[in-house]
Amino acid sequence: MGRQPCCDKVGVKRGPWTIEEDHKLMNFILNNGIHCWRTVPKLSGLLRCGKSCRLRWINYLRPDLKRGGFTEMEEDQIIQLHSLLGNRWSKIATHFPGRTDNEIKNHWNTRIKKRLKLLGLDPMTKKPIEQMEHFDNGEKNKTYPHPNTSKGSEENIEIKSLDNNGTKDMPKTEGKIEENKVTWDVELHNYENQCSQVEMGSWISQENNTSASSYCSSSFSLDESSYPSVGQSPYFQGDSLQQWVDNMDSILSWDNFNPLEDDFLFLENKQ
DNA sequence: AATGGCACCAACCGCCGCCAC
DNA sequence: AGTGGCGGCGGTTGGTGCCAT
Repeated sequence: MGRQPCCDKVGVKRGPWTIEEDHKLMNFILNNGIHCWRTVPKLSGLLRCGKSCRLRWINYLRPDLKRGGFTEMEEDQIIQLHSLLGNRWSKIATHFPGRTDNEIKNHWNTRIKKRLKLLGLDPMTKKPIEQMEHFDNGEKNKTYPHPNTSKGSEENIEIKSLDNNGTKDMPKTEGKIEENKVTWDVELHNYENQCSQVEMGSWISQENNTSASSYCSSSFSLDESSYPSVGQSPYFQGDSLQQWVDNMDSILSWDNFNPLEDDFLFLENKQ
């Protein structure tokens, strides 16, 4: 028996979201929270499927999203995490509070891939492209230095299990993932150890400096002064990134929604 | 000014895993 | 144990804006 579609596609609106739809969705979640995505469009009066609402919320409307381009430091982190986790974008995104998996995936596909190619590295394996030729000739179990190891010895992370089929990034099934889990966990642990040596407070403040100017960069702009900055936001008042991550659930307390709502009202009046 | 190519990104599609029944 | 529904994920596509010609 085939799967039922996630929604009745007849009468379901598709394509870009309008500000009015955004407003409806935000108001609904603001007042009701998120219980069941399937019921959200019906109850909020949207002609969208639940999945579409979920995606719009996660990728665009969530109040904790960090807008703006990726810094070079973030790109480097993405590259390292990708070498450990492969195309598991949601896992990678958990290391970047305020960034979505979709955003990271898009950035990888449009920018980082090119950047690595320009550096003569294979985007999937992070190995020098010439080395890949040897690799394809049967040296599949050989270990290679991490692509960034030229910067310093402390970044020497062996990438053994990632490329067990040479060119594909990651095994697809959970079973295969389990086979490699131990090695990945070890390597992820190594990476996280390295990350923990970075002063996260300064990292956050650097992020704030580099991205604040383009806090909202998508189809419409919000006045950044009315949007809680990293420094002002209660989400960031803790001492550590981890504390911030732990507080993510408090986002649904909506303490910071009023300014955003004001922006929507402003935009509506402007139209 | 027109247009073709390219880059970027929001959104969709289809599959998978989990969970309730 | 089997089945169906739902949420989540990753791959892909289509629209839009920018830039060079």
